[in-house]
Amino acid sequence: MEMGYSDSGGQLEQAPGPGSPVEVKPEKGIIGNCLICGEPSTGKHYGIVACLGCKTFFRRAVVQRQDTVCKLETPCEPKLMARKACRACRYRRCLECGMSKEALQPRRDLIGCRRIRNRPNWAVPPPNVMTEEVSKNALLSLIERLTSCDERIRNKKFEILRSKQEALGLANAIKEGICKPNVDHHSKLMIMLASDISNTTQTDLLTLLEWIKTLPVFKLISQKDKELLLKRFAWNHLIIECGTFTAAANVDDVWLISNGTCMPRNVEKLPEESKVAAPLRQLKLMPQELVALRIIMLMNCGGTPEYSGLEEQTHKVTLAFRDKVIAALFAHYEHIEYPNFPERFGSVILMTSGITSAASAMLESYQVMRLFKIVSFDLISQQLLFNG
Amino acid sequence: MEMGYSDSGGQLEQAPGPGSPVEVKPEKGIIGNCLICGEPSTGKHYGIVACLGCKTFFRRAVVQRQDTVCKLETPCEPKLMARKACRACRYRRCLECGMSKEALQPRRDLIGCRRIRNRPNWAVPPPNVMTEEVSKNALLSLIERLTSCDERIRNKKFEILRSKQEALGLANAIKEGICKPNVDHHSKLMIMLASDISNTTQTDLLTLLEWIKTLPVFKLISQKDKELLLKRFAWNHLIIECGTFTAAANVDDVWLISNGTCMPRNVEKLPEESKVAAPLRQLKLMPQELVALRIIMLMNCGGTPEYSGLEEQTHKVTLAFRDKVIAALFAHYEHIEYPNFPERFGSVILMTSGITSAASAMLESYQVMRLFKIVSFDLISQQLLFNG
DNA sequence: TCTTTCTGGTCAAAGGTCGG
DNA sequence: CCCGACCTTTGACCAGAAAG
Repeated sequence: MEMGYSDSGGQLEQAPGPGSPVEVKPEKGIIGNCLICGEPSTGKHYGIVACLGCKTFFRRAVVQRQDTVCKLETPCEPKLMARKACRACRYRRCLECGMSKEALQPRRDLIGCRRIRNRPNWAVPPPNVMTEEVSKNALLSLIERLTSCDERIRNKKFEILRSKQEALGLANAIKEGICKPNVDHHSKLMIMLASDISNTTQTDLLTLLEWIKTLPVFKLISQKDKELLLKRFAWNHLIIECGTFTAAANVDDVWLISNGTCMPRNVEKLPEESKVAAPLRQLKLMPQELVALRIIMLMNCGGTPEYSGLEEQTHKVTLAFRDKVIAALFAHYEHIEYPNFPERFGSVILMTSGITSAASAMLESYQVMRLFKIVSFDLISQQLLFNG
Repeated sequence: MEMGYSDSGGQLEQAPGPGSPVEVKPEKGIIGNCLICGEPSTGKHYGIVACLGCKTFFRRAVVQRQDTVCKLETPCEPKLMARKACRACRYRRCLECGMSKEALQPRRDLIGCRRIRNRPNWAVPPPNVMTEEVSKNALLSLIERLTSCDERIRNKKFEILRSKQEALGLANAIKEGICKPNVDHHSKLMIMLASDISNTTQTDLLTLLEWIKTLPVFKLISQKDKELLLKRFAWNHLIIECGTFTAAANVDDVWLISNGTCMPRNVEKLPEESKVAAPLRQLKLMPQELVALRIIMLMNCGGTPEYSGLEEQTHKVTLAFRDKVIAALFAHYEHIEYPNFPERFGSVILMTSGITSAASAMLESYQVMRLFKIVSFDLISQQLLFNG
């Protein structure tokens, strides 16, 4: 905010006009931008980098619990304008960004509430609650860790791809119709896409390899089973990546691959896989859901070891991890007080079937392109995708 | 905000009326005179010392800018009587005195602060424990009702089929190897199965029709959409029915159809659809989960009406019912204190993808049998399964 | 002990409300 | 309608407590 008149009461206070020199901020102490609303922030509050406004807002919201539900039918979108959203949604965003209620202390001026060294006695937890609290926290930090890994790697991927093209710029161009598929330059588009497809596919797969290395369970799995799981997941990975990218670009009726080019398989009919983008866009998967969905699909290896073709050990370990991630996602839902999260979770999981069928459609169309030498794939793609 | 009246409404400590004994008050809080109109002021507003009236006037003038020009030939003289001047001139005086438009903040949310007219009972009738309890019970009875309907109809189906064969008896026979498929009587088996397949398929589909009639939402859906949903679900229905039956029979390595005969598509390789039985057996779906799974798959119609091909109304209604059933299943889990039910629910939902792919495999193999006239299907099967 | 970092509290000054 | 007294909400600043 650009006020701050309060202190200046004594001084001459030269009414800060439009072009006032006062706003020359030497950014004293600014350590970054508020995760919640984007304003400059001078420090961390309740666990995350946040501005003073969001800090105070959060404290008040927790202390005097009120307005817990948004009164709009379509909840406000606090992501870009947290400070203008309604209180319920702003509070929800605080939680989503990771502010922790546990960091709130009881009233300061009550005697006996001081922390003794290293031991917050203001949260003297009964032993049973303690363990439950601990496991909740462990789950929360698990999902946070997984999410940040996933985002870090994905950002890196876009960094790599940007060296070739400005992804969003091209996406916008498409939106404005420059690249809109039509009969006239259909074949031209395909030629243009040939290199794009093999390029982004390779980048996506390398990203996949890098990502699974960050999953601790994968260290417990034999090389053979690793390959099996990877091959099983690779197409789904491509669909999820392209799907979220397409959904984020918010364009209709085209299917974007990660560098922003569009891929119409034919003119009159959109490819099957573009259908998955609509649910993705509508659900607006939060990062935690996205990573959970990916892990669930990667680790979903049927009912029994015999049928999944995996070793007993692998089977047990992956299923256990999958269950843990599901539990972690639920802990996250509860933490951010997401309303009706069972239904939400159901919708998220149900995306798997759409993704699977989109993946087979993609396999089919890529297979054709490969056989007819329209696109040539590198070694890693051959191995992971075409059973090469 | 709907609270905060307590202090003002409780004791009317302020509002000193004209005849109040404290009329000569030193006016606590008065810090000077309004620069604009000369009235006493309690603080600074928009950069200058101003009274409440000028403050609110200025905000409104900026927000809804109107009356920007004075209608008098000789402009009013707002210096001495700002409050009596026309709006244009009063606004001009505000600016001349140094009020700054930049001090205006973006609109706050209207929703969170709106009060209904006439000062509602600020003990807002809350969603208290009672209603929550009621809705829990409503959900529990919903899932119970659905479950018993489902079971009743399925029992009836077996009753019908028993008139032909003793289903479980034959299943046992298979377990003991009498009917185990091998090369020698492969063709004999197929011939035997031809009538079985068409027969049980028909029975299963009639059962399906009877079942969906028990779902109240289906009354709200147009005939066209009903057919669409049914056709979409029919194969999945067959898989679920056969799958649970096979799983219950607890035999390995065969795929049973509902009358207890086994259906090996070829000898050396088991049909794709038999893979779904293993997860079903391992999960041991409880009846509530089974019916919830069926409804979820029946009502799962993608993200948007455009993509699902359904009418807007249908789309909304089915999704709402699906969500309600999910909530009901969760209520059931909580009711029976099932441990780790989120993971359990995840596993149940994840069966959808196995069922879907088994369904396409089944479609393929039945299609072959139909084309080569190995099996002839009745009218209803033709319509629901083969787009006839 | 001194500094850093984060806590809760404060209050001037925003915005909204609803009889007049 | 507009006006403005009155109310709630906001956030920059402050002092104090833990941690280093």
